[in-house]
Amino acid sequence: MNAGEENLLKSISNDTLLDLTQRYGQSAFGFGPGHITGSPGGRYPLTPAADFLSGQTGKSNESGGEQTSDDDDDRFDPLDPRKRGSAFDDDKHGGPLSKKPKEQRSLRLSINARERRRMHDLNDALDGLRSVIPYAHSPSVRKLSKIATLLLAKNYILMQAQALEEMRRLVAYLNQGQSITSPIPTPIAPFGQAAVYPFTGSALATCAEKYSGTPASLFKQHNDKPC
DNA sequence: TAGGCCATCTGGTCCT
DNA sequence: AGGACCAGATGGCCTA
Repeated sequence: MNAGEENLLKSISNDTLLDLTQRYGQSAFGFGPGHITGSPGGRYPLTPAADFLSGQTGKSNESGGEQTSDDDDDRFDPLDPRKRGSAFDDDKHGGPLSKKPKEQRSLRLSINARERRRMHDLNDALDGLRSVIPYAHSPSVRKLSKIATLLLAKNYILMQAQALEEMRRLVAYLNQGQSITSPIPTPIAPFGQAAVYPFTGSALATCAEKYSGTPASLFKQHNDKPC
């Protein structure tokens, strides 16, 4: 395990980490050498069905009022020989789909295309989320998996909320003109999440440095030890 | 080779 | 009726 993996593993709260490792194992965190973002093959290989649809039912794609109809084609790799779902195989080899009336088949393909666009939009949103999460975006680092992206985003939001609350309390404290050396009252955790906020005001000084948007600050948010 | 992750297809359900 | 959303199934790619 390299340093990057360790850092990311530290980012997950204990309960979340336990849950993740139980459900998905450590690979749920999306690390592994050699897996590079934007690796060959792309995320959206061209399926023969999609190819068919782009030529046959492009009109229905536009009818959805979404802006992604062109994007879909851009993502596809016509050279990718990968085959997709069983239904397509059935279709290709004269399966159930090909036995359906032409109208039904057309409708099914249209529905498939819509679903594909929907999932692409969802993935675009996830990419947007990844882009604002402070983790290593280096090409040599594997892209965060979907589940890891969501969990890190949750941690990041909680961390930011807590940092904001700490800052507010500090400002309020300073405005009162009290001595900085007197103990700062135990902060009330925002959003009723006291159990997941290990920080106290006394830890603010050391934590503040690490709230600079670096991955480490996010990674350690929910560790037992503050910062 | 097993397991993780992912894209796609599909049928069902709900909503407008 | 048509579209959005969802979950299950399936199969490919990649890594340990």
